[in-house]
Amino acid sequence: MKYYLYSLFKNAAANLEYLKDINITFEVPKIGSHGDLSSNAAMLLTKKLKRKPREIAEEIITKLEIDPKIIEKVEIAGPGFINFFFTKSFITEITKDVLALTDNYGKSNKYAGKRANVEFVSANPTGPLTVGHGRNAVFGDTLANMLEWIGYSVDREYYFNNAGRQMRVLGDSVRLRYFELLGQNVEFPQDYYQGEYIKDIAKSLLDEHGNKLLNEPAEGAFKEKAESEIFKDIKKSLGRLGIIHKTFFNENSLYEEGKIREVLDAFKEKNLSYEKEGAVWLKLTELGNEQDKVIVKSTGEPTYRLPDIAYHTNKFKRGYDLMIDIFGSDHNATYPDVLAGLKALGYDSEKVKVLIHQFVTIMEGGEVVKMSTRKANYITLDELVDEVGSDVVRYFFNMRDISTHMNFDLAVAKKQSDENPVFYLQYAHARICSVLKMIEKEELKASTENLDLLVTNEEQQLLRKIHTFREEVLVSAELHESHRICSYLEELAAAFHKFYTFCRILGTEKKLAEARVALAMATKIVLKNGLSILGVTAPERM
RNA sequence: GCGCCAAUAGCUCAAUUGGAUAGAGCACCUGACUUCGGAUCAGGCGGUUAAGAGUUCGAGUCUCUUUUGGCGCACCA
Repeated sequence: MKYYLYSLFKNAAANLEYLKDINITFEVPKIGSHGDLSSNAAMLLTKKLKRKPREIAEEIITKLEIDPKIIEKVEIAGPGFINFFFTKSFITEITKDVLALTDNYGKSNKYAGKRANVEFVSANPTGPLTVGHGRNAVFGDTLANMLEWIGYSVDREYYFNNAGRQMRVLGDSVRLRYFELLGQNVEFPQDYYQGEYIKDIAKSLLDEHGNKLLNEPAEGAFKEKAESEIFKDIKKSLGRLGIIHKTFFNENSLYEEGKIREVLDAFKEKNLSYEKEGAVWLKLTELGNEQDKVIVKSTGEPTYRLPDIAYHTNKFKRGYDLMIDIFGSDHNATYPDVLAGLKALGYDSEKVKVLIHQFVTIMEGGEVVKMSTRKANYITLDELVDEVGSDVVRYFFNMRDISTHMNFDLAVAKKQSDENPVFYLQYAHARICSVLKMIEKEELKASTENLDLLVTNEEQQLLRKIHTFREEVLVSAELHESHRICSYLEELAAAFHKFYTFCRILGTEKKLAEARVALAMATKIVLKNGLSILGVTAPERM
């Protein structure tokens, strides 16, 4: 629908110069009586032209070459909106497109040929993934799906660090548990990793090596075993949600390949770093940030900023047009430094988008559960998937804008599972499948011969919803907001259920019945496609 | 103290990014098929969009102040 209007206005702009000065947009009005699409162009021009908006709207309309087969009515309303009413036959035509394109209906090629990298999860291998990681994981994967739907070629990436203090503590935690298993009396420090999984790792080391590891340093076999076991579990947890990363990028490789050194030299060369008190500082104040920050400690170890910058230069060199980083809100203070550093090195930091999601507050029985991997008082992503299943987890985390703080009451999530909107959508899909089976028995088929018969309010509303799917996917992907897909699908399912209640298929005249079958099939396709973007299944039976 | 994010119906959240009468679900109250799945549908109740000021044709949305909450504020990552 929009594409038609865009071309109309483009042609009109040849006669009306001022139309070229503004960004023409069309919106679906909230109220049905305001038409199918609406433009506020006249109001935007009021100031510039110093004329009344309704008068301008009047003039614009006279210049539009409207095809009466497509547009039934154009009117000026309110302060100066131009409302367009499409003909019913134009609305019903979409059914043909959907049935022809099936799994591809909703895809667009606006970004075809572009490459994107989505970095998400990126938890260091110190323990199982928590519910908090779940939001990051699900959102990242869904965003990657959405980008693919608008034409991007997308790589999913996981960045991790297996060096440093936290990994030493991890290795030593395993070592101490190993000693315990050998019957030694050890004191287990409070700030070590308390989780049961540490004991499991120690146990498997004992099974493999007996007591031969008594003199092994914490950073040797203990750390290595811990890392490999934990990573195995992390990949398994992600796999249960259908998430597979193409690349696991090890921070350490940046050191081994001298990339850290390169970045450091580049800063020095551009005179953007200086030494003070034995450390190397980056002149962030000259780059517009609040204060200078240390990039190499006086001990000679870099801070996180340096590898992060080096990591992103690596991404740039791999030729991505869009690089997305997904972080929890605890990282909110770090990325401006990294972006400023990249910009200073001559990279187009606009290509890097940092998306910060707010934390998930876990409630259990009305009480807030504090989360810490170290203290082991967290709820794992696996436990959550065990309780409610992958579909609900994926839908739940996608349902809401990532910038909102989210309350996740475990008791409610478990108990209320059949009140979750995901079942509403899946039910609509299963219902259609069931109807289609019935149709076969009655020797009816889908037909697009007589779509003009679909004139009731319920049919038209459903068709309109189907019309906007492609646009909705495009906008959601561009805004990086997966919750819009959820809202869309809930509205689509509602429109279908309403259609289903008011427009019967069996027992109606054959031509109309077959047109309705076609509409039901089209709805099924859109539902399934939308759910697949979210990574949620579309079952034929429930 | 400083920075980032937020505050919308009793609860959980939307609102086409500045548009027309702020919408859904849950909860509560009424109703609806003797053939396609009632996990559904129709209707009702419920709002000073935290408070105050400003910007303009027009503000939940932008700006400022205040209040409340989350997350940060290391030569940790």
